[in-house]
Amino acid sequence: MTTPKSSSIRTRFAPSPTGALHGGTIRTTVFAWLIAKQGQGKFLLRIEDTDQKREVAGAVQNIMDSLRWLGLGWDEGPDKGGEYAPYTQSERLDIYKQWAQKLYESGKAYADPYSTEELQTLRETAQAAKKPFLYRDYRPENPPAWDGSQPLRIRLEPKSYTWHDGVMGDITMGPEMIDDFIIIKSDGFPTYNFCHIIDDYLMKISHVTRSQEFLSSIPKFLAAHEVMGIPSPINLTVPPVLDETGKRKLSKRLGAKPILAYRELGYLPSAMLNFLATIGWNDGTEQEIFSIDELIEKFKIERIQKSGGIFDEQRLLWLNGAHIRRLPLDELYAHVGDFWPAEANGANDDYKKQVLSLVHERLKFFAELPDLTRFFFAEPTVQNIVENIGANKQLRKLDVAERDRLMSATQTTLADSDFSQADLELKLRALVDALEVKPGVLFSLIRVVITGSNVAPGLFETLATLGKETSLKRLSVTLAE
RNA sequence: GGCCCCUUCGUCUAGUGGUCCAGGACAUCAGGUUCUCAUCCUGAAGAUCGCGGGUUCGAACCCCGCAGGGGUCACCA
Repeated sequence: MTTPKSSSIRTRFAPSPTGALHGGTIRTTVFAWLIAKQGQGKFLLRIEDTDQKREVAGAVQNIMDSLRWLGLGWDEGPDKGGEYAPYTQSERLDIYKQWAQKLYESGKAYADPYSTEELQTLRETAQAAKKPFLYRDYRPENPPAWDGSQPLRIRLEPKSYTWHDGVMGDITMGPEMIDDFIIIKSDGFPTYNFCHIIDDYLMKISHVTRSQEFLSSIPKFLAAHEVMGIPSPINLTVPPVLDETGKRKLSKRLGAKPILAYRELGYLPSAMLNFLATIGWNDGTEQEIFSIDELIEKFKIERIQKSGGIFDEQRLLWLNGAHIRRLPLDELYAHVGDFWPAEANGANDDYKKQVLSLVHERLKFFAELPDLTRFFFAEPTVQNIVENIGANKQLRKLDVAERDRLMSATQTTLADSDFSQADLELKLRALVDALEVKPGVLFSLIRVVITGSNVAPGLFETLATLGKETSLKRLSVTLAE
């Protein structure tokens, strides 16, 4: 037994440009990408744009942007070419035509004389009788010459097929699954069913990952390979990704977010990848958090689940927080990019980094950053302070005199501080004792006054970061009642 | 309706005949650390392993049947 050369592994993502990519589609792609990376093979991007009616402007761009964001780079594709270029099907029409012509001339394909309406009637009749519709039951005995205005169908032998699916295992389907499908439409364009077979063959694809809705089409593909005299790649049927209800496949129509929406919210690609890869796959250990390299190293086709899994935003959120916490500060800072509040414009990098370090472990996604850090860049409003005092159980009980006493004592004390974290802590803890208040009261009061919020990073870090001048200025605020 | 796939805590899952009256993680709840939040730690609750038969000394794991869910039966992919 010879081990296949690792370089013979070639997988592909072959989307049709009909809209924005969402999690369901990408998960199948993640698996394909991992298989290629792990086997040191190649990952291809091929655009399947043979249905001009459904094409959506900008979809190709969205597809590429989505893949790039996630780091799912491709070795060959429409934008970068490759040995088997072109990688856009609409630019390969001649190839499909040649194959179709050859099949037609050898009698393996024939022109379909029925009108759309006639077919529709036949289909409805079958459906009314609760029977599957099979075109071959109505196959014309003497099909007309193919002049290009009729659809061209491939003639398939109805028989039973048994094959091994890398995920689903051994599958057998009967002759009722085999039917003469259209390979060239009456508009002259080839169908997916036809050209993906040709392209996968010509582009030497070794493993085809497909989502579950294609499973019952595989016998037809197998039969077509036979008729065309070419070998079939390894089929991997990946289980569906379900929406929150757990009843339906994730789909754009039913509200699935485009994957790039998560970039807009400030999710990390590594967390998204971790999340997607672990819907329907795990490595058999109790590990939950995987880096990209770990995914590549540990992924195993045999451990892909057969059952569908829900796209659980809750888990994604947790995973994202976990990935953020694992990131060194400098890397996190680079990822955060423009998610800072507008008030941070003009602030220097060192200051922003310091602020970031204070919210590092409480950040779940970057879109939270403005609310978490705004007060580091802008003075809180008096209204904010007053409202938050009112919302704080301990502080709203304080009468104005007591509040003033605590505030002025704080100002006096901090005027003497060098504003190092250690000194701030030392002085403020001493002040708590001197004033005979609970730390929770004094610290909460200071927090609200300098941040305008009841929720903020640790008080000493916050004060040290804001610095002496800013802090003292904020502490001198007059709170109108 | 035919065919195919699926079915373990709410969710993602571990589990391939005994170590499982089922383990982990998310979410939930409680407690601890603590100046708030978050992190972190501890704990609780949560699954008669879809149901019914069978095989076996013994079944979540094997066999049969059933039910439920999903997919498919396009000149869409």
